[in-house]
Formats: sequence, structure tokens, C-alpha cells
Amino acid sequence: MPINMKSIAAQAGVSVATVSRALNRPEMVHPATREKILAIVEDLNYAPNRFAQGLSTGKTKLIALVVPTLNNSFFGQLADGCQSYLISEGYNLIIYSYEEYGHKELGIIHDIDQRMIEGLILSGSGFYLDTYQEMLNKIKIPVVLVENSPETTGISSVYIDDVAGMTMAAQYLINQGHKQIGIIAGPEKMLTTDRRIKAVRNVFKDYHLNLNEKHVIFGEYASLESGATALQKLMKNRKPPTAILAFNDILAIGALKAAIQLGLKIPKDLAIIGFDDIPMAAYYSPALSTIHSPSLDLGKHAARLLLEKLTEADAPIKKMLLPVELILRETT
Amino acid sequence: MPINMKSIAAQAGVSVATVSRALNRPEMVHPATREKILAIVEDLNYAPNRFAQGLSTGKTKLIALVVPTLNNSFFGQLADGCQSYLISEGYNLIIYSYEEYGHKELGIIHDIDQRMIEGLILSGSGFYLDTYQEMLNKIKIPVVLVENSPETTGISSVYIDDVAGMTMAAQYLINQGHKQIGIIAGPEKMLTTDRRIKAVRNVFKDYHLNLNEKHVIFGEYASLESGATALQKLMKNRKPPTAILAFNDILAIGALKAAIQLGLKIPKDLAIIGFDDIPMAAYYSPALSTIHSPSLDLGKHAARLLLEKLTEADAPIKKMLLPVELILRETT
DNA sequence: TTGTATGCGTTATCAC
DNA sequence: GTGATAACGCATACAA
Repeated sequence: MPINMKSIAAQAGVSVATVSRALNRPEMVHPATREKILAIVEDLNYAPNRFAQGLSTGKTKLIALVVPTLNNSFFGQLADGCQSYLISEGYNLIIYSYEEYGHKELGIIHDIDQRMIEGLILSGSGFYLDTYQEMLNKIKIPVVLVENSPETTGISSVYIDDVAGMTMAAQYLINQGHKQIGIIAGPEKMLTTDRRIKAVRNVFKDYHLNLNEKHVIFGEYASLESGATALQKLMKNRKPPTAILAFNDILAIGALKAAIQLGLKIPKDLAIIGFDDIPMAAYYSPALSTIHSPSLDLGKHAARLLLEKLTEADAPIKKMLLPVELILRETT
Repeated sequence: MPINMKSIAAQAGVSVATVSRALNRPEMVHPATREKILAIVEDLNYAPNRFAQGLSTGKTKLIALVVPTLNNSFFGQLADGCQSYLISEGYNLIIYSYEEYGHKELGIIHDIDQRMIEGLILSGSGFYLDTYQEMLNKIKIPVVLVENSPETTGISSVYIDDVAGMTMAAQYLINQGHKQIGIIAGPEKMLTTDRRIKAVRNVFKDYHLNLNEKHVIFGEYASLESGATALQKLMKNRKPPTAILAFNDILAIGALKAAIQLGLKIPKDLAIIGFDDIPMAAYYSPALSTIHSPSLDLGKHAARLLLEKLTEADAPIKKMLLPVELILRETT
């Protein structure tokens, strides 16, 4: 016998409607019958079928998180953060890692419709500048952006203050006397890459310094190897950099490894600063100086903002800027 | 106007049943009408509502993956592997990381019922020996175990040959002349921990060596710090180990860092072998010797086995043992 | 080949 | 307070 409302109702000697009310609007049903129903529910460990609920109410309590890959602690933590908040609120999370999805971001939108997903957390700045707005336009459900384009109007977003972070890092290196600073950035057309590189350029301008364009290499955020090859390329310059600003810790560690292999003394010959402060950063040897960004919190706040928009009709658009710290360890 | 079967049917001048058939059993509908319907479907970019489909057919095309945490590349890759296979087959994945779920494994089961999840991939050996079987008993849907208890009967499982891996690693160290070998294991009651430690004991027995019980420390798989503290504890022994066998790369890297901080020369003073071969292992400095386990494949195979059980009525129970390699880098 | 009718498990709108 | 009943969007057995 299936364990559904009908069977509960039968056992309690009431109608399904009453069972439904006992669960959703307890105050509308007589205490005595309510107790009786809830006892049976408890006893049979019954829980309403979410699909039927979804069909009936239009609310599925499903949230999607879009990340580039889970093979990076930063996004892993972000996902864990979203998860823990959403679960506590009775929601479930579907994670799309679009690198495994074959970069078919639009396929994800299709899925969202089919699954009646209620809200979307877009992370990873993996959406490129030119297709980005087009994609957002096709989405009809509430969206929260994480670490993405805060300039986008009409959309709540949570992001870390990477402009402040990059600024601090660049200023620090310059104040340490570095004149040739290599930049290992993410992919060229990505939003965060764009924003961070502008921050660096501004610092250079403030200090009346020139950013050597040959010192800017675009890599892949998820690839240690791309950090390593970037460093090798940088060191081949006629005037090789004496310090590296990497746009995330993966790139930084890749570069660090390559630098060590080249026999460079860290930080004497070459200083390196990363970004994110993944757990491994503190445990690398030498420990990586980096910008700490609170990825777990990032996830929790993103989830919270999204649920606010879902449940409060007139929830305002919010832009949350999470503070960042420059952590100086052994590579500076 | 909602875009559903009814509206498609109206536009095509047919009944909803015909639309449904055109989508699911194309051969049953007249080519002409089929073309007409599919054209409209294409045009409106229509896709059937999965909830309604689920309610009607009982098939939701939802699979759940249970991991301890995503804050570990091993599980991140595993998840990505599952994801990519499932997506290609039209399924979606819900990931439960139970450390964020407050270790309420049974709560997950509840969810599985509510969401009508069709199949379950259990990973991470996070389920402890004593509650494990009890949990499995409560699950009524097909389950595939990943890196878990292959002894469990009646359940397909994919696991890496960690017994072979640990054996190779232990033999290698002994053959190198190490007599005092420290073990940094996972939590004591976990299944993989148990299995791996037995493998090590067997090697010691084969070589007529004694495993000093003071040289066995139980740590946390997800914690770099626990690897570091384990090492510190080990080195305080009257006869400190000259080699370390760590049960995953996180623990190994934590230990490595602590060893370097103690001023030990690697591998002269202390050799270290990890397990998993996460991307960072090759990029650590010194590069970590470890057992390579194909985590992405692990995910794909797990997903494949699960779908086999879901779609083929008499799919046999399979136990897949993925081969493992000992990769000797700079810490041995 | 196509249409009608029923059911899937809920919620919500009515009456009672 | 409670019980029928329609509706949600789709699949399918049965009729035509």
C-alpha cells in the first residue's frame, strides 16, 4: 500500500483535505483530529510528495547552483555553504557544473524550466561578457549572482570585494619595491578577470607606473598547469617580473611550483600573491600569501538573498560586498 | 499563456494525447501531424514539465549523490564525473554533502522519499560501520556504493582497489628499508579506514615486521590540520617513524607541511605517501608521492551502473574494481 | 492514427 | 471544522 495522504486519511477516518490542512494550516483543524492525524503521520514517517506539491502549488523548493567545476575548493565550499542554508530552510539544491555540462549554459536554462526550479544562484563568472546578458534575459526566475557582475542592475548579488583585494595586493607589492609585476589572470573575457585587471591598472596609474603588457598572461582559473605555464612564459621576458599577482590560488600555486622548479628563491627572487585563500594555501610550502575570501559565507548569503526574493514579494535588490583580507604568509 | 501541452495541442489543432505521443512514441503518430507538432514544440522551445511527468510515470530522472563534503577535490571530481554522465542521459543530480547536512544521514533518506529520487550514489565511506547497514536497509531504491563497503551483498559498487594501493605503498616503503612506518589513517570506525589499515597490517605480517601501535594515528579525511597534528604526534615517539603512509592526500599534505616546519628533509629524513592523487599532489612542493585513484571515472562508472539498474529490470549486481597506481614523485 | 477519459498526490475552493 | 471536488501537466488504457 502506498503511503500517501489517502492512506493517512483512511487510517484517521477523515478526508484527504483534512490531512492536508493538519499539515499546512494546523490552526484550521480541531485539536483532537489534528493530534490523531499527526500521530499517524509520525508513526508512518510520512512526508508529502514534493512532486505533487509542486504541481499543485507551483512551488518546488528546488534551487539551482551553477558553478564552473567542483574540482576547486572555492566552488566546493561555495556549494557547501549554499547547501547548508537551503537545507535548513527546506529547500534542495541542484548543482550544475557547466564545464562538465559541455559549456552548454543555455541547456541549463532549459533544465530550469523543466524542473520548475524556483531560483538560481549563478557563480563563477564563467559566463562570458558577451553572452552573459543574453542569458540572464532568458531566465524568468529570481537570480542571485555570486562573484559576478555587480554592475548588473536589477539582480541581487553577493560578491567579494575583489577590487579592494587586488588593490591591496598590488599596492603591497609596489610598496615592497617591486617594479616589474607579472599578472596571471583568468580567461580574458570573464567578468571577474576584467574587474580585477582594471583594479590593478588603476593602482599602477596611481603610482605613475607602467604595466608592461607582456607581463599580463591569461590562464584558466581551474588549472594548476595553466598557472605553471604562465609563469614560465613570464620569466622568459627580457625584464622578468619580480613579483606575481595571480587571480586565484590555483593559478598561484601552479606558478609557485614552476618558480621553484626554475630554481627561484621565494620570496627573495619572486614574490607571489594569490586569491581566494583555499584551505591548501596555508598548507602549501612555502605558505601562500593570498587574499582571503569567505567562500562558505558567500554561499550562505547567496542562498539567503535568494530565499528572501522568493518568499518576500517586495524584497529589495541587494548588493552584498563581503570584505576581503590580504594574508601575508611566506611567499611575500 | 502558460506553455504546456495544452497550448501546444491547441496550436497544432490536435489533442494533448497526440502531442504526448509525438514526443514519447513518435512512431505512433502520423508523420505529417508529427512534423507539425514538433515544429511548434521547437518553435516555442517547449519541454515537458518534469514534475507532471514524474507524477504520472513515477519516474523523476533524479539521482542523488551523497558525499561527506565538497571541500575536497576528490569528491568534487567524483561529483563532476557523475554529473557529466547523468546529464548526457537526461538525468539530474542532487548532491547531499552530509557534513553540511549536520550528519543527519537519515534526513537524507527522508528527502529521497519526498523528492521521489530514483537512485542513490553513496560515497565517501562516511557512513560508519555500525549505522551503515541499518541505513541501507531503509533505502528502497537502487543504490550504488562508491569507495565503500564492497563486502555488502546485493548492492553494486564501484571502488578503487585501495587494498592493492595500500599494499603497494607499504611494500615499497619496507623495501626501501623503512622499519618504522607511521600511519595517518582516517576516522577509526570508517569502512575504508578499516580496510586500508588491514591491508597495511597484512603487509607487515608478510614481512614479519611489527606495526607499532603508537605509530597509528586516526585523523579526519577532510582536514589538512589533522594531518599536521598527527605528524607532530608521531614524531614525538621515542622511535619516530622514518616514513609515513597517509590515507589520503589531504592528510598527507598536512603531514608534509608539518614535517617541513619541523625542519625534516623530505624524503631523506621522512618519506611520505598519500592516497587519491588529487590535482594538487603533483603541484605540491615537494611533489607528493601517492596512489592515483581515478575519481572522475569513479563517478562516471557509478552513474552508469546506477542507470543500468534503473533501466534494465534484470541488471546484475556488479562490483567494479578500478585499478590504482603508485605514483612516485618527490616525497619518496 | 487520433481523441476521450482517468489517474498520479497534492492543494485550494467551495459548500456543508 | 470538515468533506467533496477541481486543478496542476502529463501519460496511457481504452474507444473510436
